[in-house]
Amino acid sequence: MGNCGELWALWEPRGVWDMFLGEYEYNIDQKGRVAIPARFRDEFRGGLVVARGYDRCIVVYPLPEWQRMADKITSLPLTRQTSRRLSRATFASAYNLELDRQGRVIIPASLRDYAGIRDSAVIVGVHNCLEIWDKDLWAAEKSIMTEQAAEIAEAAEVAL
Amino acid sequence: MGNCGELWALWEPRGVWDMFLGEYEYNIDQKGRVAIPARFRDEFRGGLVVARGYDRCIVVYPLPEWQRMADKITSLPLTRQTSRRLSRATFASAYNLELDRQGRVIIPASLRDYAGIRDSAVIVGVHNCLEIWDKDLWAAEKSIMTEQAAEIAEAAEVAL
DNA sequence: CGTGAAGTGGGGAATTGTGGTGAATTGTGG
DNA sequence: CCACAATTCACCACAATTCCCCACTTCACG
Repeated sequence: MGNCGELWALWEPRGVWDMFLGEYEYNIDQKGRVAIPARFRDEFRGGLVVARGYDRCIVVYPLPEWQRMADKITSLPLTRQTSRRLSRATFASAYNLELDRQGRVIIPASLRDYAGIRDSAVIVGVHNCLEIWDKDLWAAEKSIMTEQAAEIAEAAEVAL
Repeated sequence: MGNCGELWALWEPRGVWDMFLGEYEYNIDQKGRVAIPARFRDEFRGGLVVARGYDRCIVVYPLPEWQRMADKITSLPLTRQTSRRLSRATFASAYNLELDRQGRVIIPASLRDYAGIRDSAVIVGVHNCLEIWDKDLWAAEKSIMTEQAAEIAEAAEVAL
């Protein structure tokens, strides 16, 4: 999605307790429903937003987190075409959803298609949001990460 | 100490509570539980984070330590794919856990698989975190260290 | 030995994952 | 504008898993 400004800068650091962590596998039923990991459901009680991720996955934000991003994007100058395109790409692909009583959401078909998700998905915690991946695509992404994690970390000058 | 021998912790000076030192062997039961060495449990009361290590092991951090690393990573721009990958590799492999009343944690299956851990593990103190190794892999790693300690130190360009 | 702490295993209760059924809602054609 | 089919929604039910607590055994130390 090209270079879309300093969106990251507005994300306030999350505490360890409400950080999204881990990797969880779920089935998707014929209705397109997928369960959100039980330990995260409270964060999404008041609503959530799903949207296209920059990579081939679906991102899931709690409402407050999404609001912050939205505010940042709407504050960009609409005179620039890149701003307008970013705005479209962000909002047009996004859906405001709610958990059902079992803690599931219905993922819109367009997003499922984009992410290549059929009947089995992996939900991944990435600090301040969740990502939903097709099982195979996630395996591929993960193997890339495994190979390159050390180099990437070194390049980013971050030490674990 | 029975079959949970304390192998290397001979020189550990009392009163150095903020440093993890030593090498301890534990069994892992069918539920994937492993005991944290009793002397370190206080550091982990109130939570801990386990994650994939860069080598074939699991790393265990107290919350404050983990928070510091998370902050470094979230300060990177998510507009870059390498940053997103590092973020994923870090957070997706991590789990926020708590000790049960016996001082054990349940290691998620994905991490056990990654580290090749089945029914017996070695817990190693590495200054500001613990590492959990499969017994055999740890033996191999240790023999490498034993043989090449001098070269390794030199390659790391550290003067002791 | 007696006592306490640590390592290990197990069992019952609560939670979670998952599929389904009937009511409400939407869209479409007459 | 109405009727009817198709879809969506909200809730129910059950199997499987996970969680939490208790119990036993071994070892260290008086």
